[in-house]
Amino acid sequence: MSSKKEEKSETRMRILEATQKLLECSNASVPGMADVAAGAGISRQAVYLHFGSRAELLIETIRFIDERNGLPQRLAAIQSIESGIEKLERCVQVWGDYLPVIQGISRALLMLRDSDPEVMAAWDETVRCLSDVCRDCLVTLKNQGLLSREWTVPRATIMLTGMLSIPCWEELQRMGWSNREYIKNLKLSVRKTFCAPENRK
Amino acid sequence: MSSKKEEKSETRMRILEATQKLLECSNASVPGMADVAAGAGISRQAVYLHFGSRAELLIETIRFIDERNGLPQRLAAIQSIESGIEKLERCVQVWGDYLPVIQGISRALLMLRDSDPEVMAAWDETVRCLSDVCRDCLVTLKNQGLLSREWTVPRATIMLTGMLSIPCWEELQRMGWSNREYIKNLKLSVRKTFCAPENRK
DNA sequence: GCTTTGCTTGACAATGTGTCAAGCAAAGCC
DNA sequence: GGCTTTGCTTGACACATTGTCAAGCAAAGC
Repeated sequence: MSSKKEEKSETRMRILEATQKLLECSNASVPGMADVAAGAGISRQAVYLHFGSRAELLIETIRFIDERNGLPQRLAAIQSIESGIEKLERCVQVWGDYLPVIQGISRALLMLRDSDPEVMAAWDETVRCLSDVCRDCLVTLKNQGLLSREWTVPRATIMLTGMLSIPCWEELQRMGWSNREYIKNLKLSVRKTFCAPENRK
Repeated sequence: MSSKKEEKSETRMRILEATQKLLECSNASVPGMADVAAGAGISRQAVYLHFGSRAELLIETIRFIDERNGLPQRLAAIQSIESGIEKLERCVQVWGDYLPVIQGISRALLMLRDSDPEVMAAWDETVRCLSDVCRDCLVTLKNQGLLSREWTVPRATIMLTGMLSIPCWEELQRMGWSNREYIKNLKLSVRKTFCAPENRK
């Protein structure tokens, strides 16, 4: 559904790489089309020859990043973990390691999602990916009788997805936490929130 | 520091009320100055006679809302609660009830904070207000020996402030939770995360 | 009757997105 | 070699939005 012809045009790649770089550098707002063009060393109009709009460019950029550095591959490693608690913690670890990679593009998409349904849809894909792995972990936990009895799997999935959401992470970063601290403290919070008491060390 | 002369000009009030109403209604982006003027039934330039810029208008709008429906007053009621656990849960309740009031203006300020330091500062005031009450609850909990030993008060304060942050709430809302569900599930998560096991029922 | 105050009207600069048309230059094809 | 196609450039334009400026107007106060 996501691939039409998987164009590999040299220029197209340069645009996507320039966009990614700009999103990493500029700590503030979304880079403009002129900046992207300058970064790729081409004219502003050339960008429009490859991407119809800024929204489309950003959507293709997150696909581009995910292709090179995808979450699914990273998550594959945790599928085989048997212990529910271990799995949950590895999930937080993998997600935490992934966050810096998508920080820039995420902020851009989050800024634009309210004014563009296609951006919203592209973003929801990423959220659903996180949500799915959260559910998987919680199901494993439940099957082992380790999910605290106050939670059902659906409710816990939403709660966990929210706790791990990028906007929440950004707030914690703003308050001074490094990514290392984030991962450590979220592992703790998640374990205490969802694991049954007798199984917490 | 925040009050210069506390102008009560009729027109000024109409502008602030129109802004508030627009922020409530329009579920999407930040309303433009022309919309605000139309909403207040005056010319666009009249808005600039009262507020130098859109950023200033929005900053004054959150002050306006807080004056009428302030968080500090709401929080006053929980200061006297003795039980740390009870206090923590009431804190979540009060904050949860307050969230819908500031949803619109919050989204606007969050959108603009990265491009305007004054908006950032105004927003941080609200965050600090939340952070202070979180710390207060956690200190009470700690003094009663009910804070789980894995947490220090400063770390727990950041974690709790993040869990209760508006961006996090918005994510949970997007995933389908009503405010009622939000409050219920956050009470549970917060209690399990921060309270020592032997004191959880 | 004069002045002050508060708002209106209409114009303008600056910025940024997206569109359009003409041109150009290199690669491929006959 | 001459022709066409492809991909990019150049420069222009429409449009929306913020913020500024200057002139005018109308009612309230003195």
